[in-house]
Amino acid sequence: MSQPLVAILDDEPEIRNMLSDALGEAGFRTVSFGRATEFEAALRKTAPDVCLVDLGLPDRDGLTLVHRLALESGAAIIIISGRAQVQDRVTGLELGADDYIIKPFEPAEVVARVRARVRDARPAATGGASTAQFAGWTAHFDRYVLEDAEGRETSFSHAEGEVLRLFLEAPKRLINRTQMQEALGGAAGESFDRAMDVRISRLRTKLGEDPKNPKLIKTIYGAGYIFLGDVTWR
Amino acid sequence: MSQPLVAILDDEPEIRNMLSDALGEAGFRTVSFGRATEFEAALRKTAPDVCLVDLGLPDRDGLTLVHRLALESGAAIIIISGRAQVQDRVTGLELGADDYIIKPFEPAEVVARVRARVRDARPAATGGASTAQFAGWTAHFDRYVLEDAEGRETSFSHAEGEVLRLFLEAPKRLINRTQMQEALGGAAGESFDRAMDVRISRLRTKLGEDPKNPKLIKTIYGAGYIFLGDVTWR
DNA sequence: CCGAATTGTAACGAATTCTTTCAGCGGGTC
DNA sequence: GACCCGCTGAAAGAATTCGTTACAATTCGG
Repeated sequence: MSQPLVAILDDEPEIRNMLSDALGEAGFRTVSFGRATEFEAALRKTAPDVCLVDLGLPDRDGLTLVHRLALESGAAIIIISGRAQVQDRVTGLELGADDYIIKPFEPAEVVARVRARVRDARPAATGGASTAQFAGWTAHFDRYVLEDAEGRETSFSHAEGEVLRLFLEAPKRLINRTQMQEALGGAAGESFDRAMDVRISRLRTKLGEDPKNPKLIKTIYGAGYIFLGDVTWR
Repeated sequence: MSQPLVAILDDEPEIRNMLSDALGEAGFRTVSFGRATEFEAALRKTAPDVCLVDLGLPDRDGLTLVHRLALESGAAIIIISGRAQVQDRVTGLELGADDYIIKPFEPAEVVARVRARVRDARPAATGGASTAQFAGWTAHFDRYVLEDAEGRETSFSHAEGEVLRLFLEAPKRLINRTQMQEALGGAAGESFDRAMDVRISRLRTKLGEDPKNPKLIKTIYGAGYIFLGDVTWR
């Protein structure tokens, strides 16, 4: 994955530019939005690593937005706000924000805090392990073998392994399509990439999922996929 | 994994106690140290999830310590410091700290920030409550599953989930139409938005409501909707 | 009780996603 | 080299999801 992507949501253009410039110089890609609705629409297609959200937007309650983001996107969320009360900060953080920066702010600090978020988002808890257990299955990525609860082994292919690993590295988090395309070595996915769906479909079959009611790999219409099940890396 | 462990390093006993108390009430286990040397010795035995480190300790350069911690321990690191300059914060964060709190601080904010660190260290445990019980139903928002009194599961879609969550978050309170439109990510469409009604209708069906006499989702003509039923979030 | 405003819902259709089928590719075998 | 075979993506059609439309049902003021 190339440079981390930071999404900026603020209604004041100057602030958007200031942040965008500072982050750009620091080596981040950025996208900016002035309204929550645009922002959310874009979020369906893009998958930022960090979201900088200004509270007090004109067209929506910012905290509600933060809450939804926290639950539905895997991105780190940093609130930027003019409200300096402790209570504001606490509720913001409780609702799922990862950090809270008070206006007026120094761009340098914002950059540093964004870096801190990106840094610890990277090492997914899989410290070099090559075997994962979940829902009665054991996946051996070193041998390309999937073992069921009774110890019977099936082998899986490289493509299937990529998808499975992606899911197992981010369990219980929403993964949207672009995110997945990128991770799958996908050529900057044009929207007509059914390939990914097919991979997922085949993986589901291999995991014995009931198509009508999948328990492990769920589809969130218009948003992406989410892998349920507790994963333990060995 | 029981309660997360927070290690506190500060040379002032009152601060150690204040933090320890506040975090203890919030359900964390804590260990406190007054000197960096003790702290490091103890670190070999215990593996805290979060370290609260006061800069400006008598016996060692705090930033060096932070740097080593960041490299060697998997714990999240939060700096607490009286030095309020932007530059201090930036270097602290660059050196590997995950957050930087300025003295004097409110215990409540520290707790909230510790929670935020613990939360994203463990993607498995969704920070906020994600399961709600009401009228014999159990809604699992993390799995998009609705469970009836006999334990039978149906999955609900994203759109249905949004409506349901909205109701469950504000039970026994009137929710007017505009409020709902906004919360549902709806492009604040003008009055020709039957979409919302349809969503609610479909949700009612899924909840097995009697159209003539809904028990859970009531319509207040000309005002909005109200969700009856006692909700318990888990 | 009548009419207008408001709300419910069935039916349609657009967008999105799932799955089957088919063909190309590469590796291995004879 | 000819053949077989599993892997993978493309294409196509089926199936979902969900908003819109149209109309039925309900409520309220008079």
